[in-house]
Amino acid sequence: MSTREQYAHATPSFRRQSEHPTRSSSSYGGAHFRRPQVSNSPSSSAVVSYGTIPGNTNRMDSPSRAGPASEKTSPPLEGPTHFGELRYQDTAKTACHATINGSIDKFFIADDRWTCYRRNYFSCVCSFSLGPYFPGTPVEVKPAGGQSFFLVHQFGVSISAVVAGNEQQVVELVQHTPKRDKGPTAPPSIMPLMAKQDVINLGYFNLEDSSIPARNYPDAWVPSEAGGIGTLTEWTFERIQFKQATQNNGKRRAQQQFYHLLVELWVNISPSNNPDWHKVVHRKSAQLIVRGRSPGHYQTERSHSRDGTRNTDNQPAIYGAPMGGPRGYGGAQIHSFGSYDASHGLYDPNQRHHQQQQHHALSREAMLPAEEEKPMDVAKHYTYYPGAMDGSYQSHNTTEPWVGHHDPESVSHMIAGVDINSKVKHEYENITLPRLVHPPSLSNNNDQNRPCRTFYGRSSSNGSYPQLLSPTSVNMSL
DNA sequence: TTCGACACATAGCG
DNA sequence: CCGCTATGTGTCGA
Repeated sequence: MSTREQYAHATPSFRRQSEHPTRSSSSYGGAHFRRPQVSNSPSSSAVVSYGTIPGNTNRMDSPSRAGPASEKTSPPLEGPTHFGELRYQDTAKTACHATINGSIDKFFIADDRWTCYRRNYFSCVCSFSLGPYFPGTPVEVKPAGGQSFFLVHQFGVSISAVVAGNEQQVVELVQHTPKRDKGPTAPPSIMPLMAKQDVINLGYFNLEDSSIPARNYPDAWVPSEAGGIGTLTEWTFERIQFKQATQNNGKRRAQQQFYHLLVELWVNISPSNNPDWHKVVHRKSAQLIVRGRSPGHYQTERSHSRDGTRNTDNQPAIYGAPMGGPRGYGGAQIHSFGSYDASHGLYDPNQRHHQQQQHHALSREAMLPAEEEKPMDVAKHYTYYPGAMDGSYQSHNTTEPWVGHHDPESVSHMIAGVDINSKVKHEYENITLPRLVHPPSLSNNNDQNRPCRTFYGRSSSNGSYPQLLSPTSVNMSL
């Protein structure tokens, strides 16, 4: 068989997503300019989207084709690891518990392990919720090890990856635009988000802004049009790829390396335009294998599967255990509160998701944590501006976004200003970057440092941008 | 052996 | 049928 076929076997076949009517292309079609509906939805939409909306089916994918929706195929996430302490700023100083939810698309199970190809895109839908739900009540945080509390000005989510068993070792992730090589790339950055359901926060949020970003990548990557991010309650980091494959992908079982994807919740405690993000929660995915491309691998794999081990493709295995079962992963530690490392960026969702067919089968067992599945109801957003917020926020508008995090530590990431170098150009040349913001970094180059970009760099206008605020939102329950 | 870059192939859409 | 977009994948060369 041709290679392709081989691949097929080895890989899940993702057919084009398109198969799915809904998600289809439309979402992206215009890519840069349009706003699709979706995925990262503003709260309201978000809500809908989840369950209902056609637009995004992220996880739901495929009703049509591939499998029943029920089968989801997403590597499960471990329970949340908290860093620091959150509490409401009410008289009782009520403790506030935050959790993050995430669903990772495009991984399939091979040999009982969640696997994906380094060259293929994967996406991760993130959302978080706070409990109890005290809408409008400001939240404050005490960094781990710290003694005082700081007002939380906004929440944000991001994703990162680490080596299993050595969680201090970060695995770089890169995000592309639909232009792929022709466009800029950057590491996933912290995306400001409002809490779902239980939520809270400080709320500011504007209703009007429901604008949703049309893309999953930083506005700066785009010519001016932009949309803003509004009051989103969930965000999909799309077109993400691991920069490196795990060692020994599948070949010898001897030392197979695994990665863990981390879904992180951050809080910004800076009232200024210079965000000061601290990670408060993260959830580690099950062990992941990222296959490289060497032909050998594929072959090995295949044979492998046939041989004794399992089939690569679809098998349902037992993955019942979500997390990885047998092998342990190390414990992750990550610094608690430090500044973070990620940069922020944005991306939007919509897109296509494909379904991997094969996986379905397994999914049942392996599936994810339940979190995601449920629909939520929608709520509306309110606009609210509690006084609490200091004025720091801008509510919306135009302004720009602040920049990414610039923390000292984050420095590394901060490449922010970077530009899009090389590749980016073409279409992106015109992009106007917002002034304040750093331009996204796109590094095609590499990034060894992650840039910090900010969220939207939008250029102007259009409004949107609520980013800043954390609103309250409401929605669903998960 | 793995990866970047380039190029081709395929799907859905118009 | 043609062309475009987005993305999977083949391939070469480093």
